[in-house]
Formats: sequence, structure tokens, C-alpha cells
Amino acid sequence: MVCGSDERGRVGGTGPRLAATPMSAQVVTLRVAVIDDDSGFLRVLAKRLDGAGYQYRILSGPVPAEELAAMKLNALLVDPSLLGPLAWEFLERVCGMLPGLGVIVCTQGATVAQRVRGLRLGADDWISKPCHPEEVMARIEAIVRRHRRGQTREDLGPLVAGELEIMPDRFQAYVGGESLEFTRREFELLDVLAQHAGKVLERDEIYRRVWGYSMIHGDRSVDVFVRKLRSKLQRRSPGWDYIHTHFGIGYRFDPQPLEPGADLLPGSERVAEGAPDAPEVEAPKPAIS
Amino acid sequence: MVCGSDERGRVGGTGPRLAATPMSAQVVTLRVAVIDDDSGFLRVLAKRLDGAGYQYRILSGPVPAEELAAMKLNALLVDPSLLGPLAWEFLERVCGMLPGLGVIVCTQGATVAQRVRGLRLGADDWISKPCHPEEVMARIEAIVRRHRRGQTREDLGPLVAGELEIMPDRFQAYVGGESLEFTRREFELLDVLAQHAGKVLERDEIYRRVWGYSMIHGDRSVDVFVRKLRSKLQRRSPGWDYIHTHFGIGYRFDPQPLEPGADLLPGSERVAEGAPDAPEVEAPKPAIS
DNA sequence: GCAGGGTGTGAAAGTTCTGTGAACAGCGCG
DNA sequence: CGCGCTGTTCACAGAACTTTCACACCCTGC
Repeated sequence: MVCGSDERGRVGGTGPRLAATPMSAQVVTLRVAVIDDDSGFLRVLAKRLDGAGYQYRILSGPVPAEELAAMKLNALLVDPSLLGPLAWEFLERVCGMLPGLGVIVCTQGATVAQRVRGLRLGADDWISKPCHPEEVMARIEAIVRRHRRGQTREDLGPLVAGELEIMPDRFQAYVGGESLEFTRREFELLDVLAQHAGKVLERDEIYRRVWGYSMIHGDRSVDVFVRKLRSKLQRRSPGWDYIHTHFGIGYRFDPQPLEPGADLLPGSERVAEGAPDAPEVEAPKPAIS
Repeated sequence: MVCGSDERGRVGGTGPRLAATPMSAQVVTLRVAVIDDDSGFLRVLAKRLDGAGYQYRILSGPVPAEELAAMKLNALLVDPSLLGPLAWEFLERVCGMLPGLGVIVCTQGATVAQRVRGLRLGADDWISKPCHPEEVMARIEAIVRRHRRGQTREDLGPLVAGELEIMPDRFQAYVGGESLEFTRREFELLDVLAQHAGKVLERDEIYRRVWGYSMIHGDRSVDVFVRKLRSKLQRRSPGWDYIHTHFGIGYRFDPQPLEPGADLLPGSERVAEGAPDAPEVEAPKPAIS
């Protein structure tokens, strides 16, 4: 059953929306962190960042990757020279944990080998000091732009699916005008799923889009929230199946009306498992759907 | 020459399959084009590109964006100095037209203003010559990696083979719009085979691509899964042979319609095949072919 | 034609994954 | 400070999937 749900579709809405940074700001406000301690460089750079209207934060020392994750950054500019010998480890850790973050190394006097290593560890760009702040800005923009590209465009218009109406601007979804009282995370999860309606999203992908960083192995948060969603959806919109499980992969949002009489169709009597004449080659295992 | 031999059913999509997810494909073959005429630079770069196993193409002059689009590239390395005054226009056009392409400018003696302009026009990186080829490689990788992140499998078009339609974004294959309910491994195996349609894949190679590591001697998993595939394929698409055995070697995916009269040969009297859903416990022994 | 190893098949045994209920921790609020 | 709400983590049972096994059968080489 290839989703016959044509009743999807954003209506209205315009500008792009970031997934990692669920801010609704129409104007693209980038969130940038700078790990550096060169006061002269910082001064001129800060001026440019202000001029561009970015939100930024200057950090003059190592910061745990978890903290960076909490900042919901778009880009990180870092001079590894003040991180000491742990710089490589830091870089690897940050890049691995925050695949959605643009990482730019900006330092003085690095060898080709060092630059290559940094880039291979996950850095997106490597700038050699001294450098012109405007070029730094342009590179930050290029990194962020590139990252956004390929990301599905999301717009802020309401999304209708089945009996459900998702309104991103209110962080809420409705059935028949009544709110389903989703919490923030629940809503974001639903929104992410609904934006990719019809497609199977892997757990890790879902996690990254909703939580903003990579899922650690064994985390069941996605499952738990899916249950919450299902529970609320089912209460307000029984008769529809919205979220389907794909074993070993993830979930797929695809509203489908449940046929009330589906189970009455053929011989109403339960075709017991012991049907003597059924060769039972391989029952059409009703995969979780 | 860039264009490889994957001129099969995959429709839509922007190039080779990615391994953004831990799915199949171990070897990621990037497709790169280089617009440059510096023979020395090209020589050493070509060596690196070969070493990395990339498919690439050297172009020594301007190429219309449409042509670049047709090459399904992952990245483009360009020296604007040989494009003359139209370089900026070219850059803007290419970047605007092919948002999925990573563009790296590599040229000699550019001013900060020029670099900034290039980056703002859409270039993803700007390298100053002279530069180390290894760094160029690392930057290409970084660009492509960055670009792939946050991307879903949406761009992977469906693959059509026989009556079968393989849809990577759903981890599922369909016949006549009906899902064959493949499990994850089954699907990955089918996908790997189908991507190399017509070619015989050795068991070990199949195993490595699907399971991700080397097969230990005596493992029959591939055989077992091939049986599952055949079973499901045969139920939904009788009349077609998809997977062929090559004794002592492995398997080959190659959809072939069965000729209705073919089974008249030996005494295999066909059980009524009228009902599509007939139990059909045992198909006429499929001669290994 | 025969022996030996490769392949098809069905089913049991073994793993991993998901649904679920509930405990636990952090936070803002009255 | 207790309370309600939210989000996270845990443990367990059942379901779904993989792997392993044994055996029949087929192919190839001698």
C-alpha cells in the first residue's frame, strides 16, 4: 500500500525553517560560538558579527561538547592553539556529536598535514591566521549555507494530514479544532515526522533533527515519544493510523484511515492458525506498519 | 571519464548512493570534475583522485552548467582564471543551478575581496594556489561530507527492475503498488544486488556490502536471504525471474520474464496457476542459471 | 557414473528490537 | 517547600528478525 494519502500538503507559508534550531525567526539569525583568545582578532570579528546580526558567544577556553550542543549553534569558530594537546580530540568529539554544526578552525601557522587532519576529523574549513574578518564571515556563511541546502525546506504554513492539523507557528496540532496538547518535544517529533510524510526516517536521523545532536546507542527516547504521540493521536483521532513502525529502521508518518470492518471481510470466523488445508507456505506476515 | 556504468533504472536522484547512513555501500565513489589547465597541478591531483578511487573528469575550458548537471557530480574544482571575465557569472550560475554540487575554487593570487565575492556567490571553499593536493582532497571530502549531512534518502530515486520497484526512502520494494514487506536485511540485500544488476556478485562481496564485514567461512546467511527474497518475489511477481545463481561464485540480479512455454520441456506439469494467490507450494525447480 | 563439495529448503535456536509501564530527575510555580 | 509537568532512563515481556543446522538435491570434475 503505497500511501495513497494525497491529503497532505503545506498551505501557505514562506521562508525556510531550521530544524536544528527551532527558532521561528524569519530573518536568518545565525548562532555562532567563537573559541579564541586573540583579543585583537576577537574585537574586529565581533564587530562583523554584530553587523551581520548574528547571535554569538565568545569562549576563551575549552568547553565540553555537551555544552556546545545545548547552545544550538549553527557554527563554531575555533582556534585549537588554546585547547592544548586535546585539540584534536575535542575536534573529533564535537564534529562527531554535532553533525549539524559547522566547524571552522582558524589558527596560525598550521602545516598541510595538520590542516588535512583537521578537515578529515570533521572540520568544515580551516583558515590560516592572519586572516581578514570579512573572509571569515563569508566562510561561516558558506558553511552554514551548504549545510542547510539539501535539508528539506520547511515552511510555517499549517500541515494537514488525515484528521490532523499541524500548526508550526503555535507549536501545536489540532483535530477538529481541538488541541492535542502536545508538549514541546512531542510536537517537534511529530513535526519532523510529518514533514517527511511517507518516508521512513531512521531513529538516529529523527533524533538528530529533534534533539539536535547524535543519538547515543541504546537511547530509547524516540520510542518513548512515539508512544506518547500515538497515545494522544489515538485518543483524539481514533480511526486513523498516523505513525508506522519499520522494524530495525525507524518510523514513518503516513496517515491512513483504519477500516472498521477490515477484520470481518473473509470468513468472519477467525481463520485459526490451524487451518488444516492451508499449505501455510509463508503467511503474509503482517509486518509492523 | 566520469560517467560510470550505472545507467540503470534509478530515476531522479543526484548521483551515486551515499553511505550517510550505515547502510550498504562501503565504498563511496565520488564524482568530481576539475576545470583547470595547469598541467603540473592536474598531474599530481589526478594521482590523488585515482588513489582515492574517485571518478573524475578534467575539463580545460568553460562548460555550460547544463552539461555539468548531466554529469551528476558531487564536487567541482574550478580555477576561474581560465574562464576569463565570465568567471563570476559562471560561478553564480553553477551554484544557483546545482545546489547539490560542492563548488571549490582553486586559483592563484586572489584578493580577499575576490574570495569573499566567490564564497558569497555560492562557492563552498576557496583555495589559494599553490596548494598541496592532499589538502585539496581533504577539502573536497569535507565539502561533500558537509553537504550530505542532514540529507535524507529522499533524493534516491526509485529503481525499477522488471515488475519490481525499489524505493530506498522507504526501505521497501513494491510490485504494482503493493509492498513486498521485506525486512531490513532482505531489503539491503535486494538493493545491493539490484544496484549491480547484470553483474555476478560473489557471496563474500555481497556479505561485505550488506553485513558490513567479512563473511566467515561456511556462513550460509546470503543463501538463506536469497531464498527469502526469491520466495517473496515469486509470490508477488510470478512470471519473472530476478535472482540467478552462479554455481561456485555467487548471485546475479537480472529480471527476466519467464516464457510461458518454457515449462513444457520436461515433465514438470504445472499446477493450475490461474489464481495469483494459489498456494503454489513448490515452484518448478528453478534450474540454476 | 561416481564422489565431493556447493546450493536449496524447512525449521529450530538464538538475538535483537519495540511497546509499555513506571521510576527518577529537573524545573517553574504557587 | 511541595506540586505538577516534562523529559529521561530502566526493566521486562512479547514480537520480529537472524543465524544456525540438518538434510536433500544439484553441479562439476574425474
